[in-house]
Amino acid sequence: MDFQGLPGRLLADLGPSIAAGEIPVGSILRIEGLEERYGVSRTVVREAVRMLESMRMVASRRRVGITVRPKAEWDVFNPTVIAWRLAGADRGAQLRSLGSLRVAVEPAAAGLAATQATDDQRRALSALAMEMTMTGRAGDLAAFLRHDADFHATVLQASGNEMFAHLGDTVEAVLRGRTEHHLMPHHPEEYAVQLHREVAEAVCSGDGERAERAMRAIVAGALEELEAILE
Amino acid sequence: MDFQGLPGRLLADLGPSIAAGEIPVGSILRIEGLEERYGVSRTVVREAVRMLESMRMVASRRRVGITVRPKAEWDVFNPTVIAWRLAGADRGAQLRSLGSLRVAVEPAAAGLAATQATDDQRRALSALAMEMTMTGRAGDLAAFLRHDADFHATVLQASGNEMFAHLGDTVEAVLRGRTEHHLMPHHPEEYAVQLHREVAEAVCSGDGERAERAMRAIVAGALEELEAILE
DNA sequence: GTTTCCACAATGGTCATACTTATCGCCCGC
DNA sequence: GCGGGCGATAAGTATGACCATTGTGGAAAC
Repeated sequence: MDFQGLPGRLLADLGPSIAAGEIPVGSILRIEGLEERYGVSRTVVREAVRMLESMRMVASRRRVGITVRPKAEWDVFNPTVIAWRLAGADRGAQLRSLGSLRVAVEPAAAGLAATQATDDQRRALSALAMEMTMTGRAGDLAAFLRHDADFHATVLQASGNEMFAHLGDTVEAVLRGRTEHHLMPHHPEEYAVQLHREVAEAVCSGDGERAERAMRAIVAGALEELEAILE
Repeated sequence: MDFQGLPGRLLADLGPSIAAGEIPVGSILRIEGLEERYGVSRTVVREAVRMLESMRMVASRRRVGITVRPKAEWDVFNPTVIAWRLAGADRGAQLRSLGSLRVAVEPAAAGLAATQATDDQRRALSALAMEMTMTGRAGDLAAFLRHDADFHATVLQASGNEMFAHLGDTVEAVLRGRTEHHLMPHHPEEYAVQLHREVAEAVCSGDGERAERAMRAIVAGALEELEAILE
């Protein structure tokens, strides 16, 4: 997932720093400064900066330097940027945004999946819902997380929409964040798990509306919980 | 919007070529080849490749070269990638994906806007809906497009969700594509315009459900039209 | 005192070249 | 037939020079 080489190392340090606000919006970096700070050549610095530029986090101008662009202009759908923000200071804001996005997208994806999913995908959903039931009861949070993430990723994939499918990794990051930061009840709520089973059933039987409704209940519930936790 | 400098020029040629499939998935480019093909130095080629890499369109490996990654891995939410795809061979697929995305996101955004919009935004929406009515009747497609795009961008902005807000430019690209490629009736449908007015009214009066419903009718209608045109 | 304009200097942008490093695939020996 | 090592290959990094652009400050004109 991360980028490799020396530019990748720069990026792995600069990106999170900018995302966390340690290097504030509007501040100006200079190539020479970065060369010295990281002990690398101009080439390497420039390539790292180019990548930040293509994420629209910085802009480079002659006779000025490299300026950090306003947050509103960042490529906020870029998985790397999302990961950086989730790890940093505005994790809360990022989770909220993603929560709303899920409420909008996942029900639609579930509805589409009911008509578009392959047989394999339908089987996978049923199996994953079952696994979630069992690992949830057992309190095995790690396994539960894995199945939960797989479930949502499969639904998104099964929607047949390439853009929806791409949100799978992002949703996984959200769920993982929730588990890792102990924003989750020790035993996943039975009600939520039941809704997952309902989505699986509805998709299997081709009932788009029911799948959509059940999925909406899931993600709306998750968003509510999140708001409660973030005070 | 475009990137500047020589790497930007490479990108403006390579990106669309890859997006259009002229440089097919799995093919291998070599730095030296690109140097000669474009008559630029290694530095420039590498920076362009880095940017393509951060869009996940290519992967660079020692002793192998630069390979074009499968479409499914591309950063499909990147505005630049979207623009390239809209300009190229799979414009249809891209429009379809974006259509579904709009159906999912814009109603939710409209619903949020009803409670989150600032007074200025509410005023702007009313004004834009009026403008659309007038320019639509007059058959001034250019002005209509501008107001239509502004309207949707404003709703997305007013939702208060940064991720929704970012889709404004993309939606504009979709609408522009529809107009430019003559995928649009000469006089915009009065019914659609009326729905825009209804969204504006609902947002102004804080009626989230009505705003959501009206917006859903708009984008669902647009998706239907699109499907009809794409046969 | 204010405005206009120009030259200068600072900074990113590009180039050419040399060297380093990882790794794919072939060949040799078992 | 199989496994390990070695060499060729292509990307990765460093360096130093030069080019191009542009913000700024100071001089000159008003």
